[in-house]
Parts: sequence; structure tokens; C-alpha cells
Amino acid sequence: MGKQSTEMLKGTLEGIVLAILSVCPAYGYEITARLREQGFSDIAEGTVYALLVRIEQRGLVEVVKTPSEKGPPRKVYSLNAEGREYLEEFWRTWSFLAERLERLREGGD
Amino acid sequence: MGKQSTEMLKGTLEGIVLAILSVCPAYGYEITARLREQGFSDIAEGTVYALLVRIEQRGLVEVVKTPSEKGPPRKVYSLNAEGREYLEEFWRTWSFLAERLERLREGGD
DNA sequence: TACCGGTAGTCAGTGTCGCTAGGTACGGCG
DNA sequence: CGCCGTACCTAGCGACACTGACTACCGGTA
Repeated sequence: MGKQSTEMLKGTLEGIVLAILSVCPAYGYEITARLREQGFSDIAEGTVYALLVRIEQRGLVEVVKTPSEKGPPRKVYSLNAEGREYLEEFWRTWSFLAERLERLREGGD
Repeated sequence: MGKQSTEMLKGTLEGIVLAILSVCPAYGYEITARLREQGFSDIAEGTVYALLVRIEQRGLVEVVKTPSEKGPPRKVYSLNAEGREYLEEFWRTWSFLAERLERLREGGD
């Protein structure tokens, strides 16, 4: 995708990652891989790690360091109560936006 | 809405304005008003004007200055061919994103 | 006349976000 | 030893929406 998607991801990627974490805890490398599987093929690794740092500092996730057999220790992130609440708020905001846009698309044909 | 929407609007607001212009030409003040009508109540005026400057510089719109009975002259924007193409690309990108997110939401319950 | 509110556009500065392009560190395999 | 895969981190960049101003024009009212 072009640079339109880059801008569109702003604010959305955060919700996407939180949604992934709401299913089950995961670590950065894993999340990146999962994003690629789900079609977000061109999301940079650095972007994900920076995002994880952010949501950790905001207190939306808990972090547990666990050793890995291959490579350095993993930082496993899991949603806490605040994170879950934030995720719900995200879905509300997303729904609002998606609804308006759907209406606009219908009207604009 | 909170600041989640601020970030989510990045890249999206541009498409929204282009979609509005695809229906019929309009000027900045009018576009702002129409946005408010459609539920985007807290979009700053300055934001819209800055956006219009941007899409004009990218050659997505034509501009005609027309006098107004009340107040300074209006700058009326209308989509050109490039703008229409860009708008279609926007809808494609949006569809992609919306689809992935819908899938995520279903899976995350 | 003087002032205010609505119309219409502009601008500098700010913060956030995703991307680029590197780097560090650990293990196993040829 | 060198290389690849795993796993994480960082500084600097560009784009974008927001804030908080400001200019300018007109009509109505005190």
C-alpha cells in the first residue's frame, strides 16, 4: 500500500496491537509476525517496539520477561484492566469513524 | 471524542474532505460546517484550512476565488481528475484497513 | 459613530505517530 | 569463525491534526 495507509495507521495501529493482546499475551517479535500474517505486511519492526514502549508507559499492559531458547529474553505483554477499557474506547471511536465514512461513501457515488 | 480520534483522523480526514468535495464543490468555511453537521463536531477550523492548502499543492483540486456578500472572498475547491483518482485509492486503502479491523474485532470477543 | 458578532481565511508553534536505518545480543548450523 | 534467525532498542525524520492567535469584510445595534 502507498503512504495513505501509513497515515491511516496512526492511532489505529495502537488499537490493532491492543486487540491482538486481548486475545492472548504476546511479545514484540511475535506481534510483528502476527501483523504480517494478517495482511499488514509492511509494518516496520521498530514501529511495533516503539508502540509497545508507549502503551507500557501509559499503564495499559503488564510486562513479564521470560527467557527464550533461541535469542535474548522475550518481553511478554498482556492487557490489564485499563488496557481493556482503553481498547473498548478504541472500538467505540473506530465504530463512529467507520460509520461516518460508510455513509459518506454511499452518498458520494 | 477523546484524543484517540485525533490520531485516527490522521490520513482519514483528508479522504473525508475529498469525499465531500466529490459530491459538489465547496469552500473552507462551508466544509468545516458540513463536517460538524456530519458528527465531526470538534474538528478545528485551522485544521481544515491547512488540509485544503495541502491538497491544493498536491494538485488534487482546482480553486476558484468568488466574492461573498458577507465577508471576505471564498476559495471554492473542486476535485479534478487526479483528486478523483486519489479518492478512489483512499477508499481502497480504507476498505483494506476496515476489513482487517472487522476481522480482528470478531476474533477478539 | 462605535462596537459586536458572524463570515472567511491565514499562520507559527506543538505533540504524536509511524518509518528509516541503523545497532546490540543470543543461539545454532555449516 | 561467519552467517542466519530470533529478539529488542534507538535517534532522527516527515506528515498530520491541534492550539491560539491574527487579518479582513459586512450588517446590525446601542
